[in-house]
Amino acid sequence: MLEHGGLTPPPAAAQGLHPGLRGEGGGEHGELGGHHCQDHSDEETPTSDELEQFAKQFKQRRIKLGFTQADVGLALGTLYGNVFSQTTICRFEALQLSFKNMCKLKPLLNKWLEEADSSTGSPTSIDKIAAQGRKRKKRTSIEVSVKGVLETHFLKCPKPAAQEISSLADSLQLEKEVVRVWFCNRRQKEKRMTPPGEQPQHDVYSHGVKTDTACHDL
Amino acid sequence: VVFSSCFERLLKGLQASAPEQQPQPRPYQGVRVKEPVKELLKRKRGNIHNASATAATTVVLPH
DNA sequence: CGTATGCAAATAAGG
DNA sequence: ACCTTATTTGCATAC
Repeated sequence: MLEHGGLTPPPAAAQGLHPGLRGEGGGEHGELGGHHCQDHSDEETPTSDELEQFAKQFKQRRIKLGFTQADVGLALGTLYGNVFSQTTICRFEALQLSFKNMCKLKPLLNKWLEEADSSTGSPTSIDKIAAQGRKRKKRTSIEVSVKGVLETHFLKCPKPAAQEISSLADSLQLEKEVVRVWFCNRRQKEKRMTPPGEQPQHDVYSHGVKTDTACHDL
Repeated sequence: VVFSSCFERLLKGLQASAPEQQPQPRPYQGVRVKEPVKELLKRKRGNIHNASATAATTVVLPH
C-alpha cells in the first residue's frame, strides 16, 4: 500500500465529444463538428488539419532549437509531471496517434514549445497545465524466460483464478497485478489474432465464475 | 515513407500473393492505433485508400 | 546517435 | 475485485 499519495483525480473530464451522426454507409468518423462558441486562440478541439500544421511546426522548431524527441519527452515531465517517451513524441510528429490522443497532447507540447522558445531564462508561467491525475506506472519488462512460463500456464488455463495468479506471481517474483494484467492482455491478443484463422473451438467461455475450470497446479 | 514497412507485410498477408511463398508474414501481434490522424487526413482529402477493406464475406459483427 | 517500429504493458470505462 | 473491450503509451531494438 505504498502507492503514491492518493492523488485527487480532478474531474478534468471534458472530452466528451461526439460529432453528430453521419449516417453514411461508408466513412463515419466525422472528425469535428465545427462547433459554436468562442474561439480565442488554440483551445478547444482543433481540426485534424490544425493538428497536422502544429505537428509540422513543432518538429521544425524543435530541431531548430536543437532538441531531440527524447529531450522533449523528458522536458514535459519536468515541466508538468507527465513524462513521455521518445516514441510518443515521434508518433505525435508523425501524426500516428489517434485524433483524441493528439488533441490531448497538443497543449502540453505547445506549452513546451513556448517555454523553449523564450529561452532567455524567462520564468514564464510554469503552470502545471492540468497534468493527468497520477503518473503512469513504468512499463514492466518481463524476461523472456518468465514469459515462457506464463505462456505455458496460459495454454493450460487462459483464465486462472485470483489465487492461482497470486501464487504464480509469487513464484515468478512479479507483482500480482502484473501477472493479472498479463493474462488479460494475453487473452485480448488471442482474440485479436484468431479471426483470420478462425479456430472453431468450443467456445464455452462462461463468464460465470462458477464453472470452476480448476486448472489445479501446485 | 513510414507506411511501407508497416503496411507491406500486412497487405502481403491479406492480399493473395503468388502461391510461391509461405513466409507467414506474421499477422502483426501488437496493438495498433486505430485511426492515426495521418490516415484520417488522407481519407478526408479524398485519398480514399481502400487497403484494409474488411473481408466482406464474413464478420461484420454488430458493435 | 537520433528515429521509427514491433510487441505489449498499463489504463480507461462499462459490466 | 476481476473481466472485457478499446486505447494509450513505451521498452527494445531494428533502421
